[in-house]
Amino acid sequence: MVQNDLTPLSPAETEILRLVWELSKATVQNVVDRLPPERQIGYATVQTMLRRLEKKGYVRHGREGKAHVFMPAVRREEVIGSAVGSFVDRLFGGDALPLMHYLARHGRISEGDIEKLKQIVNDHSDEEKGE
Amino acid sequence: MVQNDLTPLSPAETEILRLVWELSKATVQNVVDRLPPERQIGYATVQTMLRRLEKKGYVRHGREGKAHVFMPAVRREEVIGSAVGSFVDRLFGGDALPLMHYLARHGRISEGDIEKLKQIVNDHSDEEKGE
DNA sequence: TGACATCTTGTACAAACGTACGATATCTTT
DNA sequence: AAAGATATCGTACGTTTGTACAAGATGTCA
Repeated sequence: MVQNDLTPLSPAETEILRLVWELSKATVQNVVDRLPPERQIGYATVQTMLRRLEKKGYVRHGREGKAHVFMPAVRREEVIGSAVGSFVDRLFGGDALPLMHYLARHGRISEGDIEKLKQIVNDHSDEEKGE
Repeated sequence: MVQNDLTPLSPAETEILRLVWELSKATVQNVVDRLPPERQIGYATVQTMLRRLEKKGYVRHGREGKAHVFMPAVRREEVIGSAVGSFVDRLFGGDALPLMHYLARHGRISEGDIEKLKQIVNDHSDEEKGE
């Protein structure tokens, strides 16, 4: 079992970390540029988020010219796991099915997607090793 | 469009609100009793959460004897909608599919569930009326 | 080799959060 | 009607969060 004692992410930090994953490597400016236009948030704020993410251990940085280049320091799946886990706990008491229902019911998921998901589940039903 | 200007829920508030939904009607003590045993949180804290939930408009209360009886003041689906929405936005940039993938991949969802979901999607493909 | 544009660093700060104590009010039971 | 149990109410308080300015460092271009 991989010991995982990361300080929890705040919503805004999560948002920024997602962009770092998306970019693989990113300067503050890079992140700012990838923010959706309606998301009004200043350069300095993104910078603070990245600093805090680093302090919490989610990213690390190298230098490139005068700018810091941030990159992920944790596996995405891992963070998603705990984020989804606590989200489901709080809102659904740990039962993920209502969440699936909600997603399915609100047109965000197509029939084809469901088909894909079914396959995933089938595949994983085979190798039921302990986690 | 139903105007929906509720102050966002904090994680802890969400947790408590879920229990109120679960119980339909609940005193502070009721909520405390339904908390998972490992969730170490005092009576007074739950009380504060309920007070704040009421101030934010998520619950209202009547009286029963000396105790307040809290009950939901918003539809569950509605709150779930916005909670899931912003969660998916932050962690997945608005794309819900990776979330479904994660849920499916981690054994939280059975094959039978997927079957049910498929039906839900099929049913709702028919009546695409505006909400 | 300066001026200009970028970046980082240090620091700030109000609001929200999570948690809870002390005092007072209200039932209940004898 | 007094004592005990149980609630609410007011208030508090350290921490985290979201947001960002000002000052200093560093790279770039004329």
